[in-house]
Amino acid sequence: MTLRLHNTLTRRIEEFHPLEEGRVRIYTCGPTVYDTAHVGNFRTFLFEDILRRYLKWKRYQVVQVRNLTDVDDRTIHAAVAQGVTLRELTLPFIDAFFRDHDRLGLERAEHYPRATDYVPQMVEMVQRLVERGLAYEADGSVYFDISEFPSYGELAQLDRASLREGRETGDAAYDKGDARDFVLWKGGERPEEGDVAIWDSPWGAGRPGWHLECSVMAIEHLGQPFDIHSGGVDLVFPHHTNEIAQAEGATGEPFARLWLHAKHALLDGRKMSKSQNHYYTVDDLVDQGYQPSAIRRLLISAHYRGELNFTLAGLDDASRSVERLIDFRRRLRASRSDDRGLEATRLPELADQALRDFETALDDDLNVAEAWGALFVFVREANATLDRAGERVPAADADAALTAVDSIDQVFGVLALAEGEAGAVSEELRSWVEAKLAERAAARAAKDYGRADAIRGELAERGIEVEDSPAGSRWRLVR
RNA sequence: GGCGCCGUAGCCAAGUGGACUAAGGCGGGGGCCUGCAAAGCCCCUAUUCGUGGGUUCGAAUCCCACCGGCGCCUCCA
Repeated sequence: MTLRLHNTLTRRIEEFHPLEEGRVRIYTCGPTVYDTAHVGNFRTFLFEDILRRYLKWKRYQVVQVRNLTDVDDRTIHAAVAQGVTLRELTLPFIDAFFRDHDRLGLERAEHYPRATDYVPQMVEMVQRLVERGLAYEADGSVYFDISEFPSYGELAQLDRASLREGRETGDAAYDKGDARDFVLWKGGERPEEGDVAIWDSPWGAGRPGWHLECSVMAIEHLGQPFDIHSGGVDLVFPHHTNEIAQAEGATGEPFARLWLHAKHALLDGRKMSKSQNHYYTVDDLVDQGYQPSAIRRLLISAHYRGELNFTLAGLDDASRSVERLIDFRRRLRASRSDDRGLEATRLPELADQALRDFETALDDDLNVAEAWGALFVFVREANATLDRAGERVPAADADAALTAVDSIDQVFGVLALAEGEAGAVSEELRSWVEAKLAERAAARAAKDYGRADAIRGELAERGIEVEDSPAGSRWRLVR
């Protein structure tokens, strides 16, 4: 079966075939490290994590680049305001990014280049653009001349003539030939930027324009052209539009073949926004007692091209649904029996069906909602099977089901996260619990239910929840 | 003004011309199981897909209009 993805360039769903057999090269726009990323930022990163994991699930080798933007207006202004260097400013936020990244169970990309490590290469690209007549210098700055690049704006389906002329946003500070041209190199006097971001160039001291880093670092790590470039919808224009102009203008080669864009997450129906203080970070939510696995589940519950409304009520729902999965897996493990006399069950058949439906769903432009549906149908039917089998099924059947669950979780990554959150159970606690349960089993056998309930209460006080079943009592630690 | 998206049950969310008598999750009601629970299972919870027209043998799915919400339009994931 073939993966099909929606290409922003063509606005169509296309079959995906990598340029190089069996190997996929992806560039994913990363965070600007001027502050802590919020869960809306992670919605996009998580969508890309699903893409990455699913490609690996389909047996592709993946090379992914995720840049860290450490030089732009916001990092510079913050550094100046705090009287620190760019490195000093961004390091804590880079650390915070990786902490949240790992907490939400994102797989690590192969490369995390920082813009400030690639300034010489950026200068070279600007030089090539000037040489090719696609850029011009004015007053120490260099601009891209969009009139020399006929396909400019194709990605965003822009009508060039209707692009607004000279919006006021600081453009007055530049001496552009055309207000629609964009800056490649920012030179000249910029007192408000202090001296935190100044590099030498053939046009004098200055610093690179924002879009340059991605063109340069993508080519540096992935070559050109590469397979997939992705980011949030807001980047379609101008960021990705300009990346294409720079990279293709400088080299004459196509840049990226397939462009994927994730819609934004809303918070309580409104745009998440740092400036309006309308957002949550992972820390905010963890402090309120939410598990990262639930945050992950919520953020990957809806299709990436649709908006996702993030609410605390939604997070509560997500927590419950994760619990359902955890309970299911625990129940499967407990029901696994080596007794040869047991009758075969439908579990292997149900597991196969689940995997087929899961793949069909994700092949269709990463339809995660439908893929979750396939998983939960399996959970319901397998639970019914366990009911009928009296909690004891042949080991091979249980293994087939467990393997399917694990396989699906290779992509969703929610159970793997939740497992780590459950809290380690020490040997000491384990043996204490086992002893208590034995005592309780004896009490129940003697129909001394008062005693049995007292023991259950005692266990509950230490966070142990007991579930009785025909095959014995199960227990688990609930935080 | 330009480009684009969305409106499906109490909430979240798939489905985008015929196996829809509309997935799945959460919540709610009833039942089974249980010593009681928990978990699980079964049944019910949208005769209908923002509204009004139209196209079609057939529309939640296509077209038009209207209403409502959202995003981008030069440094926001």
